[in-house]
This record gives sequence, structure tokens and C-alpha cells, in this order.
Amino acid sequence: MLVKSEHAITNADRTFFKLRKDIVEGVIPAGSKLSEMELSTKYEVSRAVIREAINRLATCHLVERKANVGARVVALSPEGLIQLYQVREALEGMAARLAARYMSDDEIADMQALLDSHFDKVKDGHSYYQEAGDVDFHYRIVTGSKNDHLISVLIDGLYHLVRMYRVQLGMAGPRVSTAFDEHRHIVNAIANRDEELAEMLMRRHILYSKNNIEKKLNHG
Amino acid sequence: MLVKSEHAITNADRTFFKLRKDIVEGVIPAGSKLSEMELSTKYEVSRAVIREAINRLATCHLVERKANVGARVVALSPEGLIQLYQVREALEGMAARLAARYMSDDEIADMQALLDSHFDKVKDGHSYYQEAGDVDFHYRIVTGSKNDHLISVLIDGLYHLVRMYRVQLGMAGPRVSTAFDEHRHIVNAIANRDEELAEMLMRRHILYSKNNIEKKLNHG
DNA sequence: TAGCCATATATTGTCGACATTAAATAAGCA
DNA sequence: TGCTTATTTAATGTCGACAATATATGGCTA
Repeated sequence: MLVKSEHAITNADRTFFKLRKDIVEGVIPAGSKLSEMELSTKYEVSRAVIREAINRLATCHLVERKANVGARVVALSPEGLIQLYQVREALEGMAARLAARYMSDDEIADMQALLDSHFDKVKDGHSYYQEAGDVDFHYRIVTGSKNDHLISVLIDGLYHLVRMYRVQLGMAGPRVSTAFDEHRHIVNAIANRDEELAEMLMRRHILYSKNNIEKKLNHG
Repeated sequence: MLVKSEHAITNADRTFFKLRKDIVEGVIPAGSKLSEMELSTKYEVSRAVIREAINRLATCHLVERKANVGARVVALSPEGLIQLYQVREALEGMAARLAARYMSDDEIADMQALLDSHFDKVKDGHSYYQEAGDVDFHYRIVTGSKNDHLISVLIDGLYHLVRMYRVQLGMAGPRVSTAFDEHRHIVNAIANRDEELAEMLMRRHILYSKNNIEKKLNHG
């Protein structure tokens, strides 16, 4: 995979991206059935294109498909969210460790600068940048690991599910300044090439996020 | 995904399994090109079926596909092997942690019995069971995590790549008795519900395997 | 001769029609 | 009436043909 949405060359690519967007953002409701015929008329492509798109979505765990029956958008559940964050903790923890090992000094400097600019914006009350900043940060760490498996599983797969939970359960969340502090600490550990600390801090960071979201799920 | 090869109902399923088997076992050489027409005649199915199979293989990272160009079997490289084991360390470490949390007492007892039988066989010199036993053990841990993402990424994805490296680089490896001791320690930690230790031991176990294979790659 | 451009060829991408399967419905029997 | 079974229906699975794209070939110009 690892297809960047910018140079989506084939028609199936574009349809895949559109479908994924609509699922993540709830335009197509979670748990609903995906009819190939219906979608092929709606998105104005042949069934073969829709089928390929659905197959790709299935490998991202955004839809589940049964042979001779059809595909459904995944249902969002507390258990699903917990499982998602368990895997994030493992993978992004390792990503932080590898980023501390493999990122170049320039990449680290860039990431620090990015963090500064994000912090300024959040400090000034631009809450819009909050999630975008979070996403940017995690992307840098993951790509900084230089590990193709980590990159594809997280960026092409899990992150879309994470966004789906965020969007549809409406948790842009507070935890802004504290999260930024945690980001800062992680980057410092990476700059110091302290793999052990980088992994530990990233795992804690994700655990805190999970706890925060769980609290919202239960009390809100 | 999570399609068990036993009840592969559709034709695309069967073709997918056959193709995957031939790639993992080197019948189709690593790095070679996959022609849709050629394969459709060879496996006696239509191109659509082959295309779907190839798409699925691409998400398993067993083949790489380029738009309008075609698909190639992945090339085996030392870097690829290292990246693979980095992800295994993270995911299986977490799997061991979750197994210590979620496996039932019965499941743990079963796993201990399995380990006993495997140990007896290996002790008696049945080297055939060595890899099978290793595979069995790791499967139990992963499924014991009760985490669908872990299960699918590892069992449907990475393990086939691992097997591809093992088969094609011919590393059934020694490390038999030591590996079984490590397995025993991990199971003990799980039986004691010691999540921390279970994860640490599993990570070490996989690190040792990686170092062992790396040594072979360099010196052999 | 070397490099570039146009053509030719072969492969992948896309489509609509047919085959097959699962579910929904209706009929038959106890 | 209630359940089982046959039929219908509507979806997915599969196929072969056509369109679009990339590579290979050949010719032209400097």
C-alpha cells in the first residue's frame, strides 16, 4: 500500500480514498451495510472498482466482509477502542525507540521547530491546530522509525480508525497543553538518542490518551 | 481478513492461499514479476480472481504493486528481516502482556501441556516438531491476547513473511533447547499473571532470535 | 554515433453480463 | 397453527472484452 492520496493515479485509488473519507467521517454510518451495486451508482464507477476499494478497506479494518454475503462498516465499541490503543501503544512505542535510533539530526531539528510553531498556535487559542498538530507529531515519529511495516500499519491502517473514533464520538478532547508537554519530552528523549526513555514516554503518552477517552466514553 | 484456510469458500480465497503458499515457499521466486495473464492461465482462473489475490497479498507485504506497471514478489533483504523483527518484538511483546491479562486458566493449562509434549518430542530428537512447536506457541500467545488487530497483523500478515525468510534462507536454526526454555519462562510469567515480565521475556526471546538469524546472514 | 521522439506492443485498469450463492418468501404437511 | 421445505429474489462471485497506460522498438535528426 502506502499510496499517498496526492498522486492517486487509478480510478480505484480515488474511489478508495473517497469511500474511506466518507466512512471515517460518518457520512456512511458505522455498522451499515455496503452494497456494491448501490455504491457503484453513487460513486459513478463500475462494481469492480467498488469491490477493489472495499477489499482495501477491509484490510484497514474499516469494513468487515463475509463471503457471498457482503461488507459492513465496522461498528464502534469501547472494546474496539481499547484494542486499538493497545496496539498503538506497542507500535508507536517501538516507533519512538527506532526514531531515537534512526532519525537524522536535521529531521529532529525540524520536528522541534514544528513543535514550537504548534505550541505557539495552541497557546494563542487556535484550537483548530490541536488535532492537526497531534497528527503531524505522531506522523513524524512513525516515519522517523524508517520501518516500512510500522509506517504502513499505523499510517495506512490504524490512524484512520483512530480518526473515525475521534470524529464520530466527537472527542477533539482537552488534554491540549499536557499533551504538548508530553510531545516535548518525547522529542527531547529522541534528541538525546535515549531509545529506552523515548519508548517509555510514548507508551505513557498513548496510555494517558486512552484513559482520557475511556473516561469520556463512560461519563459522557 | 482472518480467513482460515480450512473453510476457504470462494475461488479467490483458494487462489490467494495457493499463491501465498507458492510465494512463501519460493516456488515463485522472491523479487520476480507477477503477470496477471500468466498466473490466470497457470492457476486456471480469470484475471479478476488473480487480481484480487494479488491485492490481498500486497496488504500482507508479500508482494508490492505499482499502478499501471504490475506486482512483484518482495525481495528478501537483511534490512527487511530486521524491520520485521522490530515489529514482531513490539507486537508479540504486547501480545504476551495481554495474554497474561486475558487468557483463561484453562487456556494457560492447555498451553503448558502443549509445551510439555513439544519438549518431549524435541528431547527425543524429533527436529521436525521444532518449528511447528515454535509456531504453535506463538500462535497461542497471540490469540490469547484477544486483540483482533494483533491477531490479524501477526497471523494473517507478518508470520507468513517470517516463514518466507525461514524457508528461503534455510534457517530452521539451532537454538532449540534454549528457545524452549524461553517459552517455558514466558508461560510461567503468564500463569503468574505477571504482565510486565511476560512482555519483557517475549521481547528478549524475539531479540535473541533476531540476533541469531542476523549472525547466520552475515557469517553463513 | 548518440540522443530524442514517434510508433508499436504488451500489460494493467475498467466495464457490463453471466453464474452462483445466500436470504426472503411462499407453499405444503403434520 | 407451526414448522419444514421448495421457490423466488437479490446480492455477491466470476468471467471475457474493451480502454488506458507504460514499456519496448524503430526511425529520425544533430
